[in-house]
Amino acid sequence: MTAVSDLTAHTGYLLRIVSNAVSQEFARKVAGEGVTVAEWVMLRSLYGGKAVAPSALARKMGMTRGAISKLADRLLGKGLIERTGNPDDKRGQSLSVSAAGAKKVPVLARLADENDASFLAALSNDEQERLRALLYALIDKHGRSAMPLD
Amino acid sequence: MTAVSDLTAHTGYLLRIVSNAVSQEFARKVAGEGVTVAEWVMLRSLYGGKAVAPSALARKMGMTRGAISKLADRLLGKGLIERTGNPDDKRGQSLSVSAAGAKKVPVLARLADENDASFLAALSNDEQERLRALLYALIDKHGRSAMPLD
DNA sequence: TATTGTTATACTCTATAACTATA
DNA sequence: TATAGTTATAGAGTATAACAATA
Repeated sequence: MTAVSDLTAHTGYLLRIVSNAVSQEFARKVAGEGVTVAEWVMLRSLYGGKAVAPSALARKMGMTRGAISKLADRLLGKGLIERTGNPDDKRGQSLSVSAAGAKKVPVLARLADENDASFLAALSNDEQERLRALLYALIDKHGRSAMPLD
Repeated sequence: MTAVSDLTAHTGYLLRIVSNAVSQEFARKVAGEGVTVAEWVMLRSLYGGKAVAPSALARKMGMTRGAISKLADRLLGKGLIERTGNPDDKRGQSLSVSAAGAKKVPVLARLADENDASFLAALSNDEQERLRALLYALIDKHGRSAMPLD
């Protein structure tokens, strides 16, 4: 054992390398559709459900309200989501997927499927399942608040 | 099977969540020592070896020369690395760890060890090994060029 | 002409904190 | 006073492209 551990001694470092590689490849793919990875996550989070308040979305996505506001601005500018007021509480806003956004989600989901499949093709089905199980175990043990999933 | 796959259907998404959680926690820890995660990676890459040319480091770390230059500037400003000219090729530069940097590396390595251990404590030793093996398999299959390790 | 390294510029992502409007 | 949301500011991280010096 050396006094100073190597970078590769840390699983966190390996995770960072693999995660960045997958995300960067996915980023290139969705860039062709004019969106970023963070925009895809917000869009998918809003898809197929009721309108959501920015503050609720912030909790769900593990981001600050300011970051959500900025991200929503970009998606609004692209016409992929809509923002409406809340009659009960005039402070409140609601975010929802627009018609154009709803049309784009399946296209992006397809790209996500392809990206994931091509990346994981290096592993057997059994290994893929084990990897998912281990990642889920880490997420569960560390609590959803630190790593919001839904 | 739904027409539009869920975010959690993608292993890349799970990887992103876990990786970000580990890295953000580590970032908080090393911030107490006045460095960022990327700075730690560069510092550790230079530690215990010969002086390295920025272009070689760029290949090694999977970054552009411009990004390396900017990162090196910050570490130089903090006095943790040194930059010297190359007598053989006057265009060339060499980056190496300074005395202050060499003193800081073991401290940061200790923080990395602790961060990794505390994060992985949720898994058994056996599971930890399996996770490392799976991540290594992905890195190997995808080639070092896309995901430089050393 | 090609290469090394730096600099200029730009954009994403994220955070903190100040601010506005409403409750 | 407290809350919802936005805006201002800042900094990390990264990329592309232009540039200067040298080969």
